[in-house]
Amino acid sequence: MASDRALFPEPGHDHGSCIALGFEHAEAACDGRRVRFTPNRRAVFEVLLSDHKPLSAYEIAERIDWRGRKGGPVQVYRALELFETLGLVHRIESLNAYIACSRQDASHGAQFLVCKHCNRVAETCDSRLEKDIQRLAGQAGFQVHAPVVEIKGLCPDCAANANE
Amino acid sequence: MASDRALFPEPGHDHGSCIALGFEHAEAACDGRRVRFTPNRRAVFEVLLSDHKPLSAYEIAERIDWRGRKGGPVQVYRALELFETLGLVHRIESLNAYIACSRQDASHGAQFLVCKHCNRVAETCDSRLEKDIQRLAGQAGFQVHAPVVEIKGLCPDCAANANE
DNA sequence: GAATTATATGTTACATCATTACGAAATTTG
DNA sequence: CAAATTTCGTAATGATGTAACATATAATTC
Repeated sequence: MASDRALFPEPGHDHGSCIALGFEHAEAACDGRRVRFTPNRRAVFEVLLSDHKPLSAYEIAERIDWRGRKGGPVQVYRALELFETLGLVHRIESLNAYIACSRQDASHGAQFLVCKHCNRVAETCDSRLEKDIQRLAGQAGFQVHAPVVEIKGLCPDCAANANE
Repeated sequence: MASDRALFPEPGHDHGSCIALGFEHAEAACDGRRVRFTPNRRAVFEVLLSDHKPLSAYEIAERIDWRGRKGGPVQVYRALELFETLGLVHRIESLNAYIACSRQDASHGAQFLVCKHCNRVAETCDSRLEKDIQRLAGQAGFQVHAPVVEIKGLCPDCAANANE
């Protein structure tokens, strides 16, 4: 069974291109929807892109240079809410935290592998699992709107270290 | 495909026996583990059993008769933490709320169908879905500790009403 | 049964996460 | 430009969750 460790980005990966692609994608998603990619929103998205770890709204607020303005959670939550509707940001329910979407395609389901040790999160899009959820719900006569799948455990690196 | 609507308890079901069985199970689970089913804990569990809807810790605290004592979230969180380790209560991450486990068997995985309209929650234990999660994680070299699966949507009753 | 240990509680204060309200500013539309 | 829409700034508050510490109760050991 081949191991797809690339889901968790390597320490030495080209993060500059992650950021560049992220912005490109975000600007494109905002265009044509009466939605502006304003400085506030850019600031929030930039902080999220700076790392592959989920951040709380307050952490994001702290890392932003507000340039004299007060600037706080309200602004951040407003931007996050927009980004979630655009599919650019995901909320990790079990962490009360937010992470930039790592996929370029349009609206999609997602599952998250959440490392309890290093706190990194990998995003997947597994159609078999999604079908299984539909089957399970269907058996109960339940109409699925939004599945939340957050798998907590140890990422490959931390699992290896734990065994030492 | 047969619809197993019993996952969401009927309005007219014998809730008295839900409560009786719940207490019996909880007391049994506490025995033999240096754990006492104290009045505080009983009060918390009683409130949870009184309904099939998830409740926040503060809602639970409000519904308890503290008999003169101050009594607040601290006591409730302490009881909830214990019950979670015993598998008697589940936390619904996407609601910041807690619900009594609806199964009698020992420690187990669980998935939740969360109705966005009536707020009821059904608990399932689907081995195919659990295997899917193991497969997905295995592909990434990820070691699963605790999968969080909370499927948000409409329960059979609310879905039917929505179509009217 | 007295002393010791482990378990459970009461209380206060605080930390973290999220939203409401409302007026002002900037941008787009006609 | 005027009107409508979108975005922002600011303050206040609500909701959720923990830390710390002294006290009390129950179980165990001697």
